Amino acid sequence: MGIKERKEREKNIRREEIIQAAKKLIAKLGVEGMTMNQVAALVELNKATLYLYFGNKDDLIDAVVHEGLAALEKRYREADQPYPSGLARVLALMKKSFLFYRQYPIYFYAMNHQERRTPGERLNTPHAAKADEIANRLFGTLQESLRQGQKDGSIRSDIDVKQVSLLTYAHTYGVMHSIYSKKDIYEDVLHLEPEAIERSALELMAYYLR
Amino acid sequence: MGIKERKEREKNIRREEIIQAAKKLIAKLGVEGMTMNQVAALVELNKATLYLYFGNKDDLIDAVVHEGLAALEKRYREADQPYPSGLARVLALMKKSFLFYRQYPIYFYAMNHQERRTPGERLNTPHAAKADEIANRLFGTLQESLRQGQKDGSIRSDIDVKQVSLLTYAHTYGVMHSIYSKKDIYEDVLHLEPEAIERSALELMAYYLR
Amino acid sequence: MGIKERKEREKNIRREEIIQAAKKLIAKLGVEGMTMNQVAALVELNKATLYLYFGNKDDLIDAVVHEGLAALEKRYREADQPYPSGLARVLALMKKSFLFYRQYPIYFYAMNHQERRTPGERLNTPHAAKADEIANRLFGTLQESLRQGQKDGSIRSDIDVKQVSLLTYAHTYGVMHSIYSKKDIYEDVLHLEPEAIERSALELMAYYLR
Amino acid sequence: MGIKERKEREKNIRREEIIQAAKKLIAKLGVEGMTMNQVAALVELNKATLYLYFGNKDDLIDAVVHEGLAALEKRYREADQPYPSGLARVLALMKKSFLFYRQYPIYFYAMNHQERRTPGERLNTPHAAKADEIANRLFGTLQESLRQGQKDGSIRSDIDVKQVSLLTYAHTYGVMHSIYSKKDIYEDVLHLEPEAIERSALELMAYYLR
DNA sequence: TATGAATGAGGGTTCATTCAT
DNA sequence: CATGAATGAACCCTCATTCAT
Repeated sequence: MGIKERKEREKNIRREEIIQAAKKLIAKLGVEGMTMNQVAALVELNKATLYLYFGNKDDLIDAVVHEGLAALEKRYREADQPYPSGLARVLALMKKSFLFYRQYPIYFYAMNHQERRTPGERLNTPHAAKADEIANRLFGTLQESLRQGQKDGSIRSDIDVKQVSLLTYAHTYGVMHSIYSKKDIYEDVLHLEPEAIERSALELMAYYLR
Repeated sequence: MGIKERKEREKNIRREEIIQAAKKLIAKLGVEGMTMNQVAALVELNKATLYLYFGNKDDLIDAVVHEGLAALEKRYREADQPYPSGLARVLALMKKSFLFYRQYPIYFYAMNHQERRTPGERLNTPHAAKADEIANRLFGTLQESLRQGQKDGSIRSDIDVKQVSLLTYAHTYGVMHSIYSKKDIYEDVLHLEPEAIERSALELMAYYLR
Repeated sequence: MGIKERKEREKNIRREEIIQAAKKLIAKLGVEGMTMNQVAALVELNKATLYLYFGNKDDLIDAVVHEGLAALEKRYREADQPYPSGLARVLALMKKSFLFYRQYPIYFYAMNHQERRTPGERLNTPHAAKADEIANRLFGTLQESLRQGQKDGSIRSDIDVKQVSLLTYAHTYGVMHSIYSKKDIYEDVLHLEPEAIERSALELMAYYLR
Repeated sequence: MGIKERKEREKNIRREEIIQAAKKLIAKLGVEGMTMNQVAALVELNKATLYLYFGNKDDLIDAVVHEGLAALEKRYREADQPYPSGLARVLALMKKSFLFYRQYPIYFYAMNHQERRTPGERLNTPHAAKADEIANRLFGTLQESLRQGQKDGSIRSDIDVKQVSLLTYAHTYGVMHSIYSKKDIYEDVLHLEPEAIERSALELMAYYLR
């Protein structure tokens, strides 16, 4: 019986190798700059073989996004219990996002790309749904934290959770985008480190939510 | 003697037509999805003719961005004097941006793309510099408004203008990105209109700055 | 197990077919006149397929040159031992060149083109180095023959081998160029056959070297 | 009446300017590398204007060749009388060719290109015929010199003037080609200056003709 | 005479994708 | 499961040339 499992395991390893290669290339060349040719060369597999693991290029990208979101979710879950307040939890989620995407900017690029696709394009690819699922779960966590904060008094109760969750996400996203697309300007011209911006962003949100 | 001027005017019209076509295509297919072939077909000009007006594809895109920023700046300038306070002016700038990009989302896509290019890539295209100039001017206006607010007491004085200007921009950008990339989700699933999000975003900022 | 070898053989055949097509087109249109489009059409392959066999147009041309030089070298080697003297060997080399390039003028065109490229341009293409190698070997054979002639007394010893080898090459080249570029004039106007010119060219060289 | 002549004169000046520009570009980029666009830019004329002076690109190139040959002929004629012998005159012609093309390599490139065209291509262009005329005249001078040498005893009488004139030309051409296409190798690798090769080439010819 | 504007045709190259094996 | 070979479609861009003015 173990033979089947080993095969399965090996297949997953290959899958993972391909995703890793794609990640490397996206990091270097951007999502549209990455080509299936390069991925194949990097994993030392034939181009056609990639299509045994991923239906097409978009599917592979979705897989990368999926993996990224899964990793981010894992970070969210790590030590998620002992927050002193709902507000602290919201801020922690933001901070974890900053840290994560600062550490693995590829995921940001990939997600970014994926989000730009029209809904019609995304439905067909197998991985997109899973990725969406995680994204929704993360969003749920954020909303839950907001509600928790309102309950424990750390977040003011006159705001609409749904709307503010979107705002929080948008704010976080915007800051990350700025940091990645204008990193050089920030550091060389304005003499501001990413961390400083992130800190301000957290402050801003705290100020508003309190 | 108006013959020369008429020619000039006609040339500008053609130029504008090409930019309009590019905008339409960017709106439909994204910046990287747009091709010179399609642009040529849409304006009913030969492909080679496009290159009489724009050095290359990137130059055309930069022209789109430039036009967009110029239009945005015009909006900024319109009735820019009579703001009751610095804070009101900052919020007005944000609001104008929202309105503008909601009305012409293409500009947002185009700008988005342009920002992702490495500085080295951008210097060579004729329009990029001009676009940057406007962008810097807009940023300057924002910072000036913040300082003005600190002077007139409408904005708290314990914040760093430079950092907060970046935050304001990032926040605004993030909200716009959310609105454009998730418009359908917002409206169909969450039953939230873009305007509502925008209003919240302004509120958030006001809350923080005050 | 011959399956792999057969594949290999077939691939080489395709490669050769492409080179043949390129040769035909170079013969008709010159090196710069040949296009990848035409080559593809002639071998009835997709244009993209050509790029599986040759990195780019120059690489294909280099392959043609390489093949030509390899064939010429083979001719040189055939029955290269039993020359009665160094002089006879030098003349034989010239004669073989004449015969070869008369039979396959394409190679002459191709080589001609290749020589005009700047050294920098040539280093990058995979086949250029190999072609150079052969060319150097051929030149070496010529110089060796000259030295041999000086030893055995068939060639006068007061000439500089290096310089004369260049002269011999230049002379041979010039005659071939004349023959190819002015073939019609030679035959129709002057009533001279290529062979007659070649014979005179050999005579001239013999006269000088002796 | 002078008005017409002035126009004529001005027209010739323009013509000449265009040819000069073409020469510069051919020198830098080769014949096929030169474009009408570049020529127009260099003479600061509209592209279309070029076609008022030259029927097409090949015609312009022919004009360059024509001018080159005319200049070469002028050199031939300068001090053409006082040669001590027919042989000396032949060698002088060769030497003048070397000097001329070494000084103005463009003409060599241009001529080279022109010679490669098929006869059919050349007949249609207005300047080709004139260039051919000069070329024939130069060839006639060479043959005349050879005959003169046979008469005055400086050149042996057992050679065929027609054939040897071709050989002389071919030899000269070959040496020049070598010098231009392999200049770097000659100087850097073999430590041979062009002049040395030229001298040897003259020697060779003298040896043979005597 | 001179020009600005336009164009058809084609250049080389690359891509994601799909077969037969 | 994996591959080598192939392909259609498209990419951006450039050229010599020709009009109407």
